Amino acid sequence: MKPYVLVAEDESAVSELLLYNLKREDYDVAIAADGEEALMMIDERTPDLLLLDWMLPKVSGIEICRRVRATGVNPNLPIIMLTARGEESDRIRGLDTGADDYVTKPFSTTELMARVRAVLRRIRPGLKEDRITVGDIEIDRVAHRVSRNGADIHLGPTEFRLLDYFMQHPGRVFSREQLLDTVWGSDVYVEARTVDVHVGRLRKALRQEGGEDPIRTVRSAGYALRAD
Amino acid sequence: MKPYVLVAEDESAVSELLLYNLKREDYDVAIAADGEEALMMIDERTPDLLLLDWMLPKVSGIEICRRVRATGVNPNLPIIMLTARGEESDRIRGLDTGADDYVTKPFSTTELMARVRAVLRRIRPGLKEDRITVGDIEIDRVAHRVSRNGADIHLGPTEFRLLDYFMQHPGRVFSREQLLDTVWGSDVYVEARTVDVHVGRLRKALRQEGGEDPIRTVRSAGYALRAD
DNA sequence: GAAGAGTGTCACATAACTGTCGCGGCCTTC
DNA sequence: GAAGGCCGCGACAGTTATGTGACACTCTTC
Repeated sequence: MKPYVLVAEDESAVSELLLYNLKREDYDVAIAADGEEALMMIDERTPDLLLLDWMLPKVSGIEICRRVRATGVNPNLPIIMLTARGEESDRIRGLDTGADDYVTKPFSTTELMARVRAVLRRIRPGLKEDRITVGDIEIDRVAHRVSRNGADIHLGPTEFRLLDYFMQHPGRVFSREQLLDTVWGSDVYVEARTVDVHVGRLRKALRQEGGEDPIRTVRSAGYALRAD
Repeated sequence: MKPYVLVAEDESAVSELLLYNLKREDYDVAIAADGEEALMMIDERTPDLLLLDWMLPKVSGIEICRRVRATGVNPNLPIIMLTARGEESDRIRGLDTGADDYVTKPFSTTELMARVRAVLRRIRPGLKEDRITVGDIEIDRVAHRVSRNGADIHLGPTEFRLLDYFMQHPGRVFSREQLLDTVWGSDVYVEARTVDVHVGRLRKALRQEGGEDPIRTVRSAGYALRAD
C-alpha cells in the first residue's frame, strides 16, 4: 500500500509542485486548498503524512495541527509544517503544536522529499498514546471510545475532547478560559459558563454506582481530572 | 531580586489587569502607556520581561520589538507580544520581529501567567516552581493542591493564595498591609484584621495531630511561615 | 422532513467562601 | 498588677461560584 500524503496548501503553485514531486516518489497524494477542506479530507481518509501550510484560509494550519493532535483519528499523524519565513520562534511554535518537522518556503524540493521520507520512515515514540488510562477511566482515541471500569461510556464530541484533554494532563487544573481555548478552539466565542455545563454532562456520563466523581472542581480556578 | 516586568499597553483595563496579576505573582511591575514611554523606561531600567501590546500609540509594539532586538541594551530581552484575536499575519510578523511568544486578546490570565513564568524560567532557572515544599507542607500550583505530611488539605481560594505567597518566602515576615497588597490586591479595600481571620482559617486547615503551627505570629509586625 | 443527538445559554437553587464584629485572653509597659 | 494594644476565634450575614434542569437551535441521519 502506498503511503497517502495530504497536502494542505492554498497557493496552487506550491501545491502543484508538491503534487508532482510526491507522485514521482510514488505516494498517493491529495490536495486541500483550505483548512476546512483539509479537516474534511483527514476525516475521510487518515493520511500517513500531512504537509501543512502554516497559513491557510478558513482554518489555519496551526489550528489543524492542534485539532489533529487533540482529537484526530490518529493523533500521531506525522505533520510537516510549511511556513513562509524561517524564524526560530516560528519553528518553536510549530513544533510545540506538535508538528514533526518544519520547512520554510521557498524550499528545496529534494530536501523536502528527503524529510518526507525521513518522517515516514520514523516511528514516532508515542508522545501521544492512542490509549490513556487514568484511574479507572480509559480513553481510546483511535476507536474513539471511553470506558470506566470496563463499562463502555458514550460521550458527545465535545465531552470526548474535554475528557481527552483532561486525560492528557491528569491532576492539572484548567480554567474555563483555558479549556475554551484548547478544547473549543481559540477562534470561537462561547460563554465561560458553558464549560460548566459540559463538565456537568461529562460527569453525568461518567457517573457510576459507587464510583466517585473523577473531576475535581477547584473553586474560582477551574476543573481538573483526579490524578490518582 | 524580583524579576522586573514592563507592561507596554495603552488600554488601562488590560494593563490594570496585568498589573494586578503580575504583582500577585510577585514581580516588580511597571506600566508604559505608549511606545515612547516604553522605550524610555526600557532605557532607564532594563526589564527582565517585556509584555508588549501590538498596537501602541506613538511607537508601535512591533517597532519597539525591532529596536530592542537591534539596538537594545539587552537584545535578548524576552518579549511576549499581545495581539488582538485572530490576526494571524500579525502573529507571524510578531514572531518574525523577534517576539518570544505571543498571546491573543482576550487572553486567559492564568495562561498568560504560565507563559510569563515559562519565559522567565528560561532566563532565571529555579524561579517560581510549580511545586514548592517547605517543611512538611507541599503546594502544587498546577494541580492547585496542598498537602501536609502527604495528607491532602483543602483550602479556599484566598487561603490558597495566602499560603502560596508564604511558601515563596519562607521565614519572611509580612505585615497585614503587605499581605493585603499582594494576596488580595492593591485595589481592594479590606480591613487589616481580615488577614488575621484568613491566617486563622489557614492555620485551622493546616492543623494536624502532633504537628506544630507552621505559621508564626510576630506580634505587632505580621505573620511568617516557619522556614525550617 | 421528522426524529434524534448535541450545543450553547439562562435561570434558579445551593454550596462555598468572604469580610466584619465582638468577646476574651495574652502580652507589654508602666 | 492594671491598662491597653494585639491577636485568636466563633458567629453571621452578605457575596460569589458552581451544579443542573429546561429550552431553543442546529446538524445529522434515515
